[in-house]
Parts: sequence; C-alpha cells; structure tokens
Amino acid sequence: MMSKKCKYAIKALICLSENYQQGNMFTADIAKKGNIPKKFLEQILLDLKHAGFVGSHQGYRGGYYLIKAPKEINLAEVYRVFDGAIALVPCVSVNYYEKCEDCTDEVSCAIKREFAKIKEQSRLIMKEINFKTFIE
Amino acid sequence: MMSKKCKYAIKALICLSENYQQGNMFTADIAKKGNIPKKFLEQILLDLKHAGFVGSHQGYRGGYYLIKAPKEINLAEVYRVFDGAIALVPCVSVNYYEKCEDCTDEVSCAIKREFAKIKEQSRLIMKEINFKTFIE
DNA sequence: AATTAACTCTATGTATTTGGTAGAATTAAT
DNA sequence: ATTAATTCTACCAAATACATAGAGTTAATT
Repeated sequence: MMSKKCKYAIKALICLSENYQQGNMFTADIAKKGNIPKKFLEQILLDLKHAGFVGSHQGYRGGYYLIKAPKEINLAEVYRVFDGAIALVPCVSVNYYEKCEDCTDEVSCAIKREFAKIKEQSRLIMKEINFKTFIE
Repeated sequence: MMSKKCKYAIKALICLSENYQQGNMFTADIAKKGNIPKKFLEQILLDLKHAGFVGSHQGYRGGYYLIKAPKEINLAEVYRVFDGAIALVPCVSVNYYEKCEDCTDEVSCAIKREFAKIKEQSRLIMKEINFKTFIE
C-alpha cells in the first residue's frame, strides 16, 4: 500500500496540473479540494518543492504552482520521493539498493531473480502514467 | 517494500518446495538455511499452516511439509497473507477493498482509475510466479 | 513410564514509521 | 503597518514491524 502522504501528494499534483500555467494556488484551496489536512499538506508541498516538481511564491497572495508540464511528471518519480523504492525487496532496487540482511548469496538468489521482474514491470507501468493522464 | 515476515515466508516455502514429497522439515533447519530468527519463523510457519499452504506433524521428529504442489502456490496469494492487498490504494483492491477516507467521489476518481491498472498488472505478474519457478 | 524434541499458542517488548499538530519565522503585496 | 501567504523545525500519538519469551501440547524413542 501507498502511504497517505504519497496519495495526498498525487492529489495535490493533480490539482496543480489542472491549474497549470494559470498562476499559483493556495495551500488552503488545495487542502479543501483534496480533503487533505492543511498543515500536513504544507509539509508535502514543501517536499514537492524540494524535489523540483513545484515552485512557490511567498508572502501575501503567494502559493504553489507546477514547474514541469503535467505530461513530464510521471508516477514513478513522485512515488519514490514519498514512499521510496518501487521494488518489493531492496536488493533489486536501482534507486534505493541495499543488500538484504538475511541474504547469503545474492547472485544465486531466486527471490532476487523473480522480484527483479516484478520491479521492472511496476517501474514501466508507473513511468507510463503521468499527470496528463490523470487530468484527462 | 515487502515486510521481512513476507520475505521469510517465501524463503520458507522455497525450502519446503525443494523438499516437496520428501517428508517434513524442522523449523530449526529452515531457520538455519534461510538465515531467519527461529522463533519468528515459528510464527510464520503457523500462519502458513493456517492459510493452508503447509501441514505439520507434532511431537518428536515432527516438522513442516508442503501440502500443495510448488506449482500450485503463487506469489500473489502468499503476499496477501502477510502483507495484505497487492493494490496501492484500498479502493482498487478486490480482496481488501476499503473506501478511501479522503475520497469524495469514487466513480470519477482519477487516482482510482489509474491505480486500478497498476494493481491489475501487479496481480497478473505475481500470480504467474509460483514456487516451481522459484526452485528452478 | 520417562524423556526428549518437536510444534502450538499467547503475551510481551522495542524501534520505526505513519499521520498529523504546533508555532515561530520569513516574505511580500496591499 | 498590516495581512496573508510560505518556510522550517520540533514534537506527539498511534500503528506497524520485527521480533523474543515462555508455558503448553504432542508423539516417537528409550
């Protein structure tokens, strides 16, 4: 399962995609529209900013806006920011590789072999889904 | 990511698959072979028993053995026992359906629409992988 | 019959993650 | 100067993950 944080992030990005190139949006409005706790959403939008998906204007009448075109943001990269690896085991992750603690021989590991296939399929489908597909 | 419990369960099932129709195995031996904490493995094997994958003999020289043929056990069903839904959002899960708390209109929800595709792909690939594929 | 070595079951414990809140600081248009 | 927004850091409670502990049950062997 995906974390709520990640789901909220996706909802926020959908909101901002619908408003793409039409100025910024208030956190409060995104929160209301997406039914997301405002203070929690603030954190999420900051994360999205640090990750380079959104930009912000501070001060009176400030807010958030999408930097990249909706089509140029895919689900895989957003997922990774909030929930980390797409892979189900760390040893097959490209972006978050870690050796499994219990593993004695990674080369011959059947779990690694099979879960590499799963990861690759998941990665491909999540890469195909972008925020234009969400708002259509 | 998959829980360690689920990974340990898969490792145990691989062990038992390799020993299919050759009598039972001791928890201690599976634990040693899989580098799994024995007491934790005991719980897991019990869960696998309650889920109908393995059988056991009690008492002196007792142990666990696979009930179903390795080919007849797929990854999707094992995953569900330990980590629950394959779906990334509860609203697209068949076996663990729940309405999302923050959802206002499930019918028009773009997240539901897109994540249903992801779930279906994941489900298919995980169903294809069985324990014969693991031991080959 | 006693011993031994296995599974069974329930309770407990600790560390991490998740989901969120609080509040002060900063910024900039009005 | 005021107002209304973002920024940043700290904190907190509940749930989950990852075990460990120990008593009880079972059945082959001696």
